[in-house]
Amino acid sequence: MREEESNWFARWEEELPSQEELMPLSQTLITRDLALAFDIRNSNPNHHQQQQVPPPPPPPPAMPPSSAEFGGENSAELGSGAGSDEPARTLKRPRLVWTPQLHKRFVDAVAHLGIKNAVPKTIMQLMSVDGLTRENVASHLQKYRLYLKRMQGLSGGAAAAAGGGGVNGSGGGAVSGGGDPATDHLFASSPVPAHFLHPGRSNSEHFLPFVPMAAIHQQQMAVAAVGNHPHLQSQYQRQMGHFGSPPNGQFEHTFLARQQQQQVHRIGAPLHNSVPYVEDLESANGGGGGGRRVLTLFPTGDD
DNA sequence: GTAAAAATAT
DNA sequence: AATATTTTTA
Repeated sequence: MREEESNWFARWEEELPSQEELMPLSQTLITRDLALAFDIRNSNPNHHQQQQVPPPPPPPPAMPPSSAEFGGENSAELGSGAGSDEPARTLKRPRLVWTPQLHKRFVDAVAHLGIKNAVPKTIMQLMSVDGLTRENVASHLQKYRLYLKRMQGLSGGAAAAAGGGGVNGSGGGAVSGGGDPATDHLFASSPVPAHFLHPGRSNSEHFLPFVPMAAIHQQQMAVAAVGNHPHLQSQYQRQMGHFGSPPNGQFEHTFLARQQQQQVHRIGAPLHNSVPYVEDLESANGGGGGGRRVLTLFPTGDD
């Protein structure tokens, strides 16, 4: 008997799970669905700056080598398990806000792709904005098309907003209230390439044979919603706990840090108190310099 | 309270 | 992928 005990004791140590075998429980234990369903949120009564907010939930980059499974899975059978066992990855990402810069990039991408190839997926790739999803682009594209459509309709009279520049905050002639579609501030903030409005005009194909996907190298733009809007902030604080800047200065967007096809770019942006988005775009036309045309976003040299 | 924007569903 | 619908935000 004693031998057995000795054996057991010896094995006890051996059977301890190694580091790699330990399940990464550092993530939230409550799935998004559950959290939403039960209305669980991060109680944040004091919305000062950043309290003792613990470390941000580290995104699961990849499961450790050994996928050692413990006796029981997670509560696999919860009735309507929905078959989702990827909580952290499925975290709801914050509402994307299309800033003029972001939109500009969008327009440029579409312009370079041509209407034909301008599909969400391609656009997204070309934009190569980290954190941007295809859905985001699709939705935006939808609205943008609507916008273009309406512009065409009004092109007979006074819809000069597109090419010219009614980019001024309020100059143009956009009269809100009158039902003027040109009031789409966002869209109006970025000049619309001519051929957008007149499909098939003049010439058939557009000149842009190439620009496949080789052009998509890597940009420096990262999407980040949550500007200085108080509402948003509070809202997102509930959703993701916090958005604060870490002490080290290393910012980690758990939701943005998704590894896209391209490498992930850590935006070392301070993201202090009210930096809406961190990016390093070009001049980002301040609002109608009059008529910019070329786009400078691609790695043509020094973007 | 409404309109606009984004997300989501079809 | 496109569009219709719903939800969320300003």
